[in-house]
Amino acid sequence: MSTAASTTPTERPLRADARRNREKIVSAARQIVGEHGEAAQIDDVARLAGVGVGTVYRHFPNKEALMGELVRMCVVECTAIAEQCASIEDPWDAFAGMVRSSCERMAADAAMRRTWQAADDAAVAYAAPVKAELHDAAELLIRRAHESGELRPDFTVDDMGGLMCGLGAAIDAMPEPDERWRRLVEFALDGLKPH
Amino acid sequence: MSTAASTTPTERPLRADARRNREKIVSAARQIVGEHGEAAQIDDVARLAGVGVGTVYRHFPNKEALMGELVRMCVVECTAIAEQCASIEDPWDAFAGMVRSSCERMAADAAMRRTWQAADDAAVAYAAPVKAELHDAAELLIRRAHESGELRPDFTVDDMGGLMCGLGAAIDAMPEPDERWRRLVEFALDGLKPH
DNA sequence: CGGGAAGCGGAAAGTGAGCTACGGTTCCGG
DNA sequence: CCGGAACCGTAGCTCACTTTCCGCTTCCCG
Repeated sequence: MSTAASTTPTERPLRADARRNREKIVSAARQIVGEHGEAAQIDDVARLAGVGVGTVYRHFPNKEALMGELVRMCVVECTAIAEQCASIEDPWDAFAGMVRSSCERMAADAAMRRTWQAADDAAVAYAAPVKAELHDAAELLIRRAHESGELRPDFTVDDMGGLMCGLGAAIDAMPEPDERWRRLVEFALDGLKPH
Repeated sequence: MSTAASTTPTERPLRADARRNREKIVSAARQIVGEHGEAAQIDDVARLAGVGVGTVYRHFPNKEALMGELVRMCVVECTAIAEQCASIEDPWDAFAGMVRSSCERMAADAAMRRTWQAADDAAVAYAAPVKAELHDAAELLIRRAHESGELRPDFTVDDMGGLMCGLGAAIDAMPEPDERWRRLVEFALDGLKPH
């Protein structure tokens, strides 16, 4: 039994080339989803990644799982932004910085805003654990801004999801080359200051 | 030739039962799209309308055309809201009333906010003529609010699309039974007042 | 360096939704 | 009241996309 238990069934090292392919697949998926949104096809992802379709399905049991991984990556990036902004001294600048940087990221990377729309419930559930971290990181910034009196008290962490979804949709709805969306973000931030 | 020209090829009266069926189809489509968004199926629409699939395709050449009709109806409703708010005396109340009423409509009717996402470019193009009317109606309210100095001057008609898209997405992202979305709308309106 | 397993590729099966063909039915003009 | 045409419902075709299957290749370890 002890010898049989030496292999860890929950986690295995993953071969070198397999690891490389996995990264290529995820990277390609990001680009394809950014271009085609929900209509993204596994076939296109495989072609862009330079691998066969079977390889995609070796790494992800189905399309849903691949989407879930993309969602997870987006959440991780957002968390990184939030934690990075935590080092800003002024509480309001820290909060506003998180919102601005996140929007900047969404505007620059179509996958960032389209992934949420393309993901179904199962994919979102897959990212639940990392989502908790994002929640905590955002809550910290919001509490600091509340305490300094620069953020209206009736705005809570639970409103962040709606806010960012709304800003993402607004950015998506505006002609890309123009950067008129920046103004809308500032309008929203002004609305979040104490009335 | 004169006898052949007596029939108007561009427009025909439409039989009584056909008219009734067409209305049932559109009504059913609204509900199905509201429930399933982009994943709405013609089959379900036909079943809910109590007609066969063939009947749906008699009235609309393809799914795209049906979606286009839904988009058109949404735009017409929005225009009606805007024109209705034009009778409000106070310029700011008129503008804010348009935004609030539109959001109210989106919150109450899932089809109202999901239709935009489900519609592709062709469907949107189909609704272009009525969209111009909405543009004009919104522009009137915005100009009045600008002139009275109650709406920030750097907010223009071209920002309305992004604003409403954003608010729609935000409403969609929030748990339905709760009416927390109303607060977000007020935040946005506060942000649109002169800084 | 060689045995063996993990990984890869692409053809093909499976699946489901959009769309069409056609025989029966319902409605309007005379 | 009736002839003809517009209309309706069903059944199944088509086609695109996901998923699987299996022989071949590449990598790791002793």
